[in-house]
Amino acid sequence: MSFAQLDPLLHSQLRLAVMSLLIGVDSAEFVFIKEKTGATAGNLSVQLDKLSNAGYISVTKSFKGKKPLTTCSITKVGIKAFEEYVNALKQYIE
Amino acid sequence: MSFAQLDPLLHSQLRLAVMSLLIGVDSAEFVFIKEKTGATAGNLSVQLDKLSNAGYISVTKSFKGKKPLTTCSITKVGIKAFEEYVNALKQYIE
DNA sequence: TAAATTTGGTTTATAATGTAAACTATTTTA
DNA sequence: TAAAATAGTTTACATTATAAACCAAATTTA
Repeated sequence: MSFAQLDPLLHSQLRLAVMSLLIGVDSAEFVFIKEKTGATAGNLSVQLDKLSNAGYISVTKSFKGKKPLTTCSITKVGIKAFEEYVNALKQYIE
Repeated sequence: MSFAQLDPLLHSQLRLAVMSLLIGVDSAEFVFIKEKTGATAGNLSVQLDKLSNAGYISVTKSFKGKKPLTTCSITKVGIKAFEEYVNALKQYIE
């Protein structure tokens, strides 16, 4: 095959946006990611789960005062996957 | 929204590979595209239809000797869509 | 020359994916 | 205290992707 496989987990607009966001910061809260990506809470929740299950991000649930607080950060595995995805993608768009 | 929309028609591995191929040539035959992309004939047939219905490519059916011959080429609309997609994508990966 | 295989596809059924709507639980505000 | 807001999760549905089954003609093989 002349075209490299594009990691299907990253080849999704919302999940890619999340990874793109997280790669630039130490960590980010659910609400912040939601606002930056424009996603609905439900959709974001599902996609964060998928990234988390793949080990691409880590998700920590705690409380800010008495409200739930979900904090996400990219993992080493996630950084590697993102970089590989970008390299593969360049083959398609350059 | 801070992330631009990614044209869903182009944000698909196979359709993107097809467009990537076609943008570099005058035209290409079904079998050639199939081999270059590694797609199955059925999947390719469906995806070419979608690109064609969107006006991103033109598909010509003729005969090579007595065998059917499907030839594809990218349209101006397709080139523009591809370029816009690439620009939007860069926001995610740079 | 009849049967099997290949070529070049299309159609269709199913699996996978994405997404919004509905829901839960708590908290704040009027 | 009733209504609305916050912070999410669950679930049902719509869309998409894909492979398998199919078709018609041509070619090869026995």
